[in-house]
Amino acid sequence: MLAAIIDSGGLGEGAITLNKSQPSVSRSVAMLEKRLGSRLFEKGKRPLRPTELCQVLAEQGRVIAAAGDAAQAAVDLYARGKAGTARIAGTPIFMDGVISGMIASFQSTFPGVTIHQSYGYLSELSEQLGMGSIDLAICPVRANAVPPDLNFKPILRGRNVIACAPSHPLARKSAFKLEDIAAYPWIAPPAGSPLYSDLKMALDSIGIHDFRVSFTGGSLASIISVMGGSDSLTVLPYSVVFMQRAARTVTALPVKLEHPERELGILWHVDRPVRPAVKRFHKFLEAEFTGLAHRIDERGREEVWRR
Amino acid sequence: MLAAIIDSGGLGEGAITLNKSQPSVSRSVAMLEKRLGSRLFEKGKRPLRPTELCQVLAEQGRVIAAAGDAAQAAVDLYARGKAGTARIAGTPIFMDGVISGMIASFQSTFPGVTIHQSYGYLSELSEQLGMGSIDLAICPVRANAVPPDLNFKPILRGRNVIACAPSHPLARKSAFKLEDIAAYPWIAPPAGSPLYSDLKMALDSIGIHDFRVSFTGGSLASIISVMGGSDSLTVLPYSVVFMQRAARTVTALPVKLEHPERELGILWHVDRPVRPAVKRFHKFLEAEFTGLAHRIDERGREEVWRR
DNA sequence: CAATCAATATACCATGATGTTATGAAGATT
DNA sequence: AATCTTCATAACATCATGGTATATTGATTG
Repeated sequence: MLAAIIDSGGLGEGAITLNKSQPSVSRSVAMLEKRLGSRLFEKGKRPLRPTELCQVLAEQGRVIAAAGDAAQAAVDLYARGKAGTARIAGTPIFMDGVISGMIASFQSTFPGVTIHQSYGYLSELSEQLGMGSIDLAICPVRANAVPPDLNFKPILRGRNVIACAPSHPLARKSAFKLEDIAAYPWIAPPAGSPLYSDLKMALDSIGIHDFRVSFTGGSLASIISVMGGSDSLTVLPYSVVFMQRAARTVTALPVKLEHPERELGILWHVDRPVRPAVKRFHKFLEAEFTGLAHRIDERGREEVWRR
Repeated sequence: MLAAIIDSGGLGEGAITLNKSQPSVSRSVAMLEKRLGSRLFEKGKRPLRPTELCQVLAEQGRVIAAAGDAAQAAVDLYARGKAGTARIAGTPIFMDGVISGMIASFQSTFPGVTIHQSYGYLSELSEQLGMGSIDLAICPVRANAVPPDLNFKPILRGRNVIACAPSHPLARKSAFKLEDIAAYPWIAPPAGSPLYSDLKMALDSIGIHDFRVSFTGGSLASIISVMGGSDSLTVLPYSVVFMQRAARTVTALPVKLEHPERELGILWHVDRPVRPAVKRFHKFLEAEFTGLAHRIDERGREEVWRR
């Protein structure tokens, strides 16, 4: 109040800038003067001149007002999801191959939001969502296997492909027989991962029951690196291969695999309040994925799925 | 409150450090949560864990609390007279020769107090006290000439002496006749100053009616400087000469002059509130002057006043 | 210098934030 | 499961703060 009065040059003017009535401000000042035992404005001066003490207090008042404004601004940013934190976790290959790119693009539009990323499979993710240590999980889930305390929003059909380096002999042939595939070594995902069972199922579906695993346990970056330096094959979600297309590090063989019954989706806890930043990120992810699904469908028809 | 709760690790503990009851703090938090539309503490956690938003707001709260503490500290300092401003004015020779030294010693004990010094004679001082543009005036005043709206506190008898440089011929003689004095040129204070009439009266009292003025209009520093380089004489308050004793730039001739009817004193306005810093400075001045008066009396008996 | 104007102070009432004590509810712990 | 600690709620009191209406008082002007 003191700062407002001083800056606007009068008690009445000050009251206006404070959105208060003139008597209210007058009385507040009078009460403070009584409490301090010193005048805050010179006695008997009509354009109300501030005392020395008043100036000092006004200075602190300005600091307080600025902090109040900053707090208000922080609340606004937070409420509109433009500041805050979103903690997201998911299966490693997906996080590295798909989500991380989306996070980058999200952060270019919402630089105030901090993203905490971590990795895990369904059981850990479910537990962490329950404990509240993460906000969202991205994970392939069978529709009937969604834990009861979690919401599930599918975002992508779970289609896997056989992946290899663009330099792989099979990738350069326009046509090949399924038996040719059996000759090459395989990169297997970590044993616990859903992709590992996918791999077995997929190979079963094309009649390959016996295969040699040359490398296992690596993250996406390792897998791509190993593939690039060898003739190894692996099974990856098509979306992951698709996202790598610009880097030309991975390609998909035109082999139709049997698909798992799972869908990739976003999981979150049923009755845990959703922070605005999380909501914002969630919506962003969904939008990105519908866009991605379209582009995959368009391109997929041309390039893959032929046998 | 948020900062207190976070820092002391719990709502109850926070309430204690805030000197409030636990329910009061609890409800305040709840009201703020409702107003913000977001939680400030995690739901269902008993050692009450702060939300992200809460941390941000607590940060601003700490700023506000610090500013509040600073304001309180400023008020305390001000009320105890250890911070603030005192505006003092007085006759030039006195301000330069006596008061300025006291100001220096005052400021070494009260470095937070700002002293504004200015110069003037009784009429201006009286007016400025009336307008409130100065707080204290130091000036020789005749007891019956104190303006009615001013208080007057005498601090020193107005004794004048004939002053000269220590190297002056008369200062080196153990005895001399009054006629010898007439031979030397005089430094006269500014024509408007009380000292000027003192000069005439003093010389009249020892039978010198005709004297040559060699220099006039200067401040104390000029007068001392001119005296040092010449055989000029002047009339100065003995207190001024006394304060210069350490510098050995001025000495007093052992001539008994007739003294003006005025007393040096402190003037202040009757019904203007006295700021604590002014009060403090005022008391300090009075104490200094009683000390000075004693020392002058002791020494004066030995050195001067012999005829 | 009186009349007038603008600025501030006061009177009076309403409201709501904030304080208290007593007590209930719910995580945390053993 | 029992108990303890911690927090939330209930019920009430108080006072700062807000408003409108009006009085008071420096400032201004003819």
